[in-house]
Amino acid sequence: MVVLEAGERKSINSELWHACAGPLVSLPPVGSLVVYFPQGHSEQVAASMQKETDFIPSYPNLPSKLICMLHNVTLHADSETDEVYAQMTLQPVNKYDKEALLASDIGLKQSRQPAEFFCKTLTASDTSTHGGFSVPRRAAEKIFPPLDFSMQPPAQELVAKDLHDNTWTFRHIYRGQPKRHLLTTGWSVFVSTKRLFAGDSVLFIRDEKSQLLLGTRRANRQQPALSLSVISSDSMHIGILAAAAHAAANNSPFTIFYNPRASPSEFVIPLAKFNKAMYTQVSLGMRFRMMFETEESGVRRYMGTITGISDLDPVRWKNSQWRNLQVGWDESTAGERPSRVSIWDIEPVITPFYICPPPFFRPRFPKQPGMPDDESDIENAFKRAMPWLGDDFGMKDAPSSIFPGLSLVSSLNFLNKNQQVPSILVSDPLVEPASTLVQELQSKPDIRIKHELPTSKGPELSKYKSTVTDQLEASSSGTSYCLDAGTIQHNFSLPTFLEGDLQSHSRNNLPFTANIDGLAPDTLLSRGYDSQKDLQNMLTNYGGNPRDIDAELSTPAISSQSFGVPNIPFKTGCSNDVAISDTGVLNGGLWANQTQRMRTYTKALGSFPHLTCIGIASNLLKLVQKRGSVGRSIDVTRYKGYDELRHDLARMFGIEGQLEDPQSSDWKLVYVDHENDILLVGDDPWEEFVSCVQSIKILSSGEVQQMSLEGDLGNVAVPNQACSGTDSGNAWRGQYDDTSAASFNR
Amino acid sequence: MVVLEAGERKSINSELWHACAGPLVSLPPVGSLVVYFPQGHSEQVAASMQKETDFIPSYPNLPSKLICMLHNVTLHADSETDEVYAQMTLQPVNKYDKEALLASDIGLKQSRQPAEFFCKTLTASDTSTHGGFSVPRRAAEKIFPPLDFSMQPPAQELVAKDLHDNTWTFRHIYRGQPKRHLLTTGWSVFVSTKRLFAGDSVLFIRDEKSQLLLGTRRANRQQPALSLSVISSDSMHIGILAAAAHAAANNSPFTIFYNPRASPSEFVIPLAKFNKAMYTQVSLGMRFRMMFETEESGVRRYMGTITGISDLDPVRWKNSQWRNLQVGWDESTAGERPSRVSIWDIEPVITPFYICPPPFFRPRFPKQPGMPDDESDIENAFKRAMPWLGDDFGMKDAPSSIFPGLSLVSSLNFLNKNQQVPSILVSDPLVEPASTLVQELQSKPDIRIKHELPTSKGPELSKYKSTVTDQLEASSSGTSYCLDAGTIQHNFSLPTFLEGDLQSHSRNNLPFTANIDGLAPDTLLSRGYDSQKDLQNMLTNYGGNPRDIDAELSTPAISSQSFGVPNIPFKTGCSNDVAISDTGVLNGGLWANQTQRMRTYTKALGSFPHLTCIGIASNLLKLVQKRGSVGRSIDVTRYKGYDELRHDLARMFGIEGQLEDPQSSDWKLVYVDHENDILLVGDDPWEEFVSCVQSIKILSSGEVQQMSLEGDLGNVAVPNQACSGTDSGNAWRGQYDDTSAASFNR
DNA sequence: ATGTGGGCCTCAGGCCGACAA
DNA sequence: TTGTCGGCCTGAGGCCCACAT
Repeated sequence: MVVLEAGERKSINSELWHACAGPLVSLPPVGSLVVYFPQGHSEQVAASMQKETDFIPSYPNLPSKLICMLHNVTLHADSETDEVYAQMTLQPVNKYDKEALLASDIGLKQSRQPAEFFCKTLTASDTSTHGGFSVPRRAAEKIFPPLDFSMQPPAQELVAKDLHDNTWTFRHIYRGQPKRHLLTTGWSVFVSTKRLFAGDSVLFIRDEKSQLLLGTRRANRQQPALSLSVISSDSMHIGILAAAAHAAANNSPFTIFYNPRASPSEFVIPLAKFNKAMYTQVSLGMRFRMMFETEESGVRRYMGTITGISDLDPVRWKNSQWRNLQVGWDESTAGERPSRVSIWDIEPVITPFYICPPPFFRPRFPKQPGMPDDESDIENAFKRAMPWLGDDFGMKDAPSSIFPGLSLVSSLNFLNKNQQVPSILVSDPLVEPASTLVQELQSKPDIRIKHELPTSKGPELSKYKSTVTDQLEASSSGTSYCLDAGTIQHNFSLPTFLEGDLQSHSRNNLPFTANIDGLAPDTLLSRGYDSQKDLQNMLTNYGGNPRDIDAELSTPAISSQSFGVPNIPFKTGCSNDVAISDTGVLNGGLWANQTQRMRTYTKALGSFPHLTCIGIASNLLKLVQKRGSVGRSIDVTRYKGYDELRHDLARMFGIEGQLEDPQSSDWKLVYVDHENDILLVGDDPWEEFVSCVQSIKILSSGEVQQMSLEGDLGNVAVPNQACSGTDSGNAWRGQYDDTSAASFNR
Repeated sequence: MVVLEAGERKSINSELWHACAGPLVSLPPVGSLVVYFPQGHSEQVAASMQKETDFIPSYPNLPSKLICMLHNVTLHADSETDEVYAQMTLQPVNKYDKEALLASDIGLKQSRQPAEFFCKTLTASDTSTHGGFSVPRRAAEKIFPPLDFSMQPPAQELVAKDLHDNTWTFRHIYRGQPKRHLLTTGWSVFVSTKRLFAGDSVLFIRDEKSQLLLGTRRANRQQPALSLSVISSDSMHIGILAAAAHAAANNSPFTIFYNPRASPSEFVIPLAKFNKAMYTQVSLGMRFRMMFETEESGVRRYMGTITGISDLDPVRWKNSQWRNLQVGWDESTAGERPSRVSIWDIEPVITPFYICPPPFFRPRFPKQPGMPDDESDIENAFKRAMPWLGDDFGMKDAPSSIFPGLSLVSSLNFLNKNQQVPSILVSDPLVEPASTLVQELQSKPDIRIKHELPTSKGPELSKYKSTVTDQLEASSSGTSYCLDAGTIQHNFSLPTFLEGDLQSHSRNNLPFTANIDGLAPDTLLSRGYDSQKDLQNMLTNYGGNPRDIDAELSTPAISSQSFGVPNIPFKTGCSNDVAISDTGVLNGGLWANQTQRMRTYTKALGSFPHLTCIGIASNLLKLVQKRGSVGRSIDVTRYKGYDELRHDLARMFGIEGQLEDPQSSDWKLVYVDHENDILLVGDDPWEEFVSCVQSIKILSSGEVQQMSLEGDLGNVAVPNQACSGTDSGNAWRGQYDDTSAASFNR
């Protein structure tokens, strides 16, 4: 048993623990926040900051979400099965503790999977009583001490410790024809004691002291559902709820047990991840990726499509986002993958259609009297999508050259107009809370679009305006709006829907695919900042057939049904779907062949709201940011190591000579990894860094200190209740409004 | 897995289940009520009928007791360990459902331990891989099919089924020098598969179809505390509470898992047992017996003394009766026995002092002015004990010949006076609710003692009267009252207390022991009905030294402090302590040497309140009752079998020829067993009947039907919050008042 | 009557290379 | 490179009785 106190993350065998837990395990760092959901149940735990509005039916004291501070973690392993689990003491967050929370949300780096280990899934021969264990050659050479090949045969005794510090001894011999590494004596005892069967896995780890650690990982054979000898699962479940509710009500800590292999990534969710997910606009037909563990203890992403959005249990847990997405998988191995996921499980894959509303907003049903049509539709729709741009963004005087036939403003104009103002990009993948933006908007007379939307279009538009502004206030989304596909097409089957949409395209004779297809990147390049090189990076990294877009046409799920009906609510959270930026505008064409592999993020230029910058970053293109400079996208895989990276970054940001030395006191490089931890660049092996870096910041030493104190890394997100129809988003705004302006102006 | 629907109690292997669960297991019959406490925790579940007043601190929705109807029972056995447990669906009882409850409380007979079985604790040799299983000779001859001894050696194949219907095959051989029964082939597989170790037990059962059943029972080696892989025990516990509270609040059923071996008799308590326990007046120094399971799967009673009464957890579970009794054990093996028990775990051993108030009511402290003394004390005290008798019961004209020096009425006179009135005794061990009695009193002008208690004794008595009547109304006790010793002597250590009491006896020069001692049974016998023979029964069955009473002097814990102070509340629940009846009055002397083995019950003649009859039954003397006749006590062990019993009963009740034939339509014999189940006499083997019969009723067929429909067996008890000081007893009155008259007059 | 231990047999367990995927 | 098989050996498992309690 390993007890980690707050702040302590490194401990005996925690490496082994993490190895056994698997590559997808991400224990939230101590001091961070977690949103916690019970395992294996359709229900979700409760106690949001707005818990007064978000109750679980029939459990009046149980809120639907619980945001907690993680006090300490105790790592356990089942004495019989070696099943790993973490005991976590959680402190529900008082709504008034927000500042403290933000400050504490800078997690410490957690132990990762050890670099020196191997994991083998046991074969029938490995587990039969008849023989020993066949060690994969590379694994043996990498992990085991080298054999004395002068011996005949070469052999040695291996000693390894498991999670309980039990010592296991094996005879390691290199023999046979052809020669191979085998574990003989001692192996069968291990197998029978641990009750291993073919399909289970063993891990051998060589730690930094060259000691062998030994772990097991069970195959996903259905577990005996817990020993039910005492208490029903219902009671257990209610127990979690009640413990959480009680803790929330009394502001007292409570304890949960988190089994990362039984409930990978679902049970405990780092708040940042949860918040990020709240940005994601889900809709029927949306494409996404999701990570899965491979047999060999690696990870792989699988592509899928959202085929439905519905409550897992409409009666008891209405409007719960817990596994409310029904999904289909691209590959035939999909049987092993879940048919329902939660929004925080997936990585959306973008398609461009959300910024091309007309074909979809065009009604499939007979137009109703008084409804705006065609071009005005488009303009209004786009205004609705980005209302803060107001008239000022030039919709009228700059008909889009990107999408002929669409009255779409060029955001390049917009960007050009403001390029002289210093700005930074808000940290990827977290977006500055919209409430900040809203407050900033309200404080700047020249961009009071909220109150000054044009009314020239007549009463209908005026209605839209009020809808939009209300929604803006209500939802706190600072970036974009989408019609709520979920509420409209809740149970609309994908094929039918797709067909209908394609038909509507044809009916309107919009040369949609062709237009996108025909975009010449060159003609757009000239307006970016140094984006030529970036684009070339991208183009050399990605091939693919532009016609792939055809396959992606199915993606958007916004129904034209909802268009033009003022009281249909707009939903926030299109950040991942709308993408216009210095590099992003170039991607009108790239989207066509990169949608399968790219991921987009919406960025807001934080310093001044009229400098709003919306950016795109692929998974390989990492945003690099420096206060006072415009963010840049780089492909870290193009570099050989840290030196090369530092050199190029120094060149890019004009600070040659001040960045190359890691010890330099002028600037520090920090990065955000895939778990939203903020880490110093250079600490990790280069390969590991490349594999997990999400974005890089160039900070002054002062900024680093400030960051540590205040957590000002943009780890504040705008929630999005997405398409499942909850209405709890409003309360978040209040949460952030009170302090966001202050933190914004820091 | 065996699922028993409501009403179904007999099912495949339920016999085996009960055998494995052990002799102390008593699953409440379907349709009965249970009070349910969580296992292994200091806390208790909640939701009494008066739940509005009895909240668990900090869980405002959780009441402290939950009275439920048991809907159905599913018998389980752990697939790995064969650990048996029952899954029970409980329906909390709506306070207005009382009638339904009473009607449903007639349980069906549950499966008992099979008669034909043996249980052996495994030795080291039995479990070693080296050899087989040595079968005890008698066990083999009793359970296994007979061997063909013409074979050399005699051997056969045994096939037995376990709880999961798995079949196990063993070679049964009779060999060795000396010859013995052995299980060889197949045994070691069984041992290793079931993971049995020395100290565990195996059971072989031969069912009625002569099929072999095979069960295991684990030694009490500490279990791995549940697999904690998911959830903390805190959460689980709270889960039970919350599930129960939620169910109570919503009047919805919930499920519990009851492991009878992990929590014998504590976890689920049949309501009748609980109610009966509520009658028990506990006090420091009180002697009791408690049943424990023996190694060989039998039961044994151990004697103990109550050494303390205190909350197990004074902070969280104040005034909980859950293991609030601290006890000491008579035997040196006490280390294995619990130091804390609950009132329902024990069987009190009676002493006569509660009906002999003077020595104890006589103040140990200086008498206060205005207090009555001596004879008037005694009379008043006795009136207080049985106020409903009023003046009419002849206190004045019949000075007691039983206890010289005490102005105690002879209840024999009382009985004689009313013997012409038909009456029945209320079923043992349950007493007709006093509220019924009170209402009956009110409805009969000639016995309106409640409003017409004599006031001739002056203002003090009048005060007492009001106290008593108030208390009568408030507590619903129909039988007797005791001063609440617990509130006064809560932490009074036994030795000091005992000494003090004995001193007070001497100081007052009351020839107390001697008086009881010197009673001549013969002089009393003449007034009984046929009690001569009964007494002879008793005398021949019980020997012993009359001076044993000295050892029992320590028992009563009523403080003289409280005497004469009208506003000190009387506590109900002396039913087991007060004992006067046609046979009982004879026991003044018998008590002296039978207190260690006898158990007394208070009986009330239900039909007419002025026919109140208080009876004594020892564990061997069973009350036999017949509507229209006075109850009788018999010693069933004196009979050889059912025929003899029926003959004698027919003779006793003057229905010769109408009872001897079990198929007779005139009268039916039913009996109440030690689990309060009501069963037909004759269904069980005679020995089993003898071992578990508590009382017998002679009913007409019509009564049997009526009983089944209405549950009119008096399974309604007067609660006693005993000495732990809760004040929730009053609420029970409300529970019964509203319907008791109706049910009484049925 | 029954728990334990020694004698002795036998086959499951376990080490080996052959072979094939 | 490594999964599985047959060969072959050995000792744990298992049946027996003797002996002791």
